[in-house]
Amino acid sequence: MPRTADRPAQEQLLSRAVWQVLAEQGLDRLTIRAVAATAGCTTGLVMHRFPNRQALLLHARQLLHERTRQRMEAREVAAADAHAALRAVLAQSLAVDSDGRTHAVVWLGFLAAAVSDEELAAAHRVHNRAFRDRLARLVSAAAPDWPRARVTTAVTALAAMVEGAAVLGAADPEGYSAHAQHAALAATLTAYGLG
Amino acid sequence: MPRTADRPAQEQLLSRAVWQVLAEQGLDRLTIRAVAATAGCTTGLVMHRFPNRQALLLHARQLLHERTRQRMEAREVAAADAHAALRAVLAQSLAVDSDGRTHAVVWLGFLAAAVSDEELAAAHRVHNRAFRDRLARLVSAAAPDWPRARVTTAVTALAAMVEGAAVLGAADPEGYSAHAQHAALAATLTAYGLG
DNA sequence: CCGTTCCGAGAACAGATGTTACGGTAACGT
DNA sequence: ACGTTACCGTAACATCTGTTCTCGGAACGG
Repeated sequence: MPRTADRPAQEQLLSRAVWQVLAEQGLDRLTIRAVAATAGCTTGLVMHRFPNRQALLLHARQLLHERTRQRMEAREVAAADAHAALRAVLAQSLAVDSDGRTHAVVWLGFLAAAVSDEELAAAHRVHNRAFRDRLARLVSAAAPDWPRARVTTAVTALAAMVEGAAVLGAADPEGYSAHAQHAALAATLTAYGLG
Repeated sequence: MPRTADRPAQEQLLSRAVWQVLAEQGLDRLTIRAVAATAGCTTGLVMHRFPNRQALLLHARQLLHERTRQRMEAREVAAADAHAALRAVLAQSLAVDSDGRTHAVVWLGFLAAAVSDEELAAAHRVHNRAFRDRLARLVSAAAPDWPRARVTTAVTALAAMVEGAAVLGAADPEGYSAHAQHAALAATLTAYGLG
């Protein structure tokens, strides 16, 4: 056998580089060379780990999903009750701190790219469906007597609200301050009787 | 004098082409050549009308704002009362019909581009501020006894909701059907006591 | 009818990007 | 030791992009 490379370590190194480029330069600057430069290697290694740029993009999309899921689950577990869990999971999507803003910027980039990329669109649909399923479970737990239709509508509205606040906050941090985003979420939950 | 070209008509033609390319092919395919091909001319004309790509983008962004404003004003004037006007203006942002979906896709593209383009970001801020001012006026008319802070928070939440629903509907029309989007908006307005 | 003057097509160019091909090298089995 | 084989740095290649430049030509004033 030839020399054995530490594949997991390299993939993590490249994943981290992909994420860093995505956060600092945006999706359109996510080039093979930019990733290689950030990872401190050459394009040869990158093209050796990924067959083409599309695979690199899909990997980055998966990375976003994985990080988001971890953040959500940590918040959900740490919550005291169903209401707190719902609020915490929703607040995770907001662009209120540095990490959340980065998430929102990256998510926005992938969403815009999904318009002309069927694979990215499919990935978006899968992950967004999972997000809404999680919200539906939390809403049902917080309001056990709601009929299914009401839960579904509330989930759609709440998901749209936090994602909208996130992208608006990503593009205009001053116009959509952390306080304003939290207040909007709290007011909406209260209005729905979920506060 | 040499032959006189109809500059405004050409600028509108090119802006429309920018819009069409953005809606059909996405942000990353928005090139000078794609715009020229869609407009049925050569890159020479494009570069003759606009000093560079940036100016072309800004003009198209302005066109999007102008069209959105006209749609909103028409709906606001046609509404019977303050509640109907608020609902109509908000519903205009949704991606419920073909035109609305195109608007949402283009708006999403410009928003994503604004992340790494300060001029587009500034344009977004200006237009979004105007949108929120309009919403604040309508909410105040629909609920005259609300204090200013409550109006501001409701406007932030409502704006985030419809824009979020629009971009989610743009990327996943089946997951966010016209019915689902309208139901989410109606439920939110009802929850806020603005239905 | 002609010169002037702008218009716009289209080639040309430099830079960036995805992708492929080649070659050195280091580890592993024998 | 040594051949084999995967690993990966390097560079070349083709393509695409924004931008510049040139030149033919059409419209208008005289």
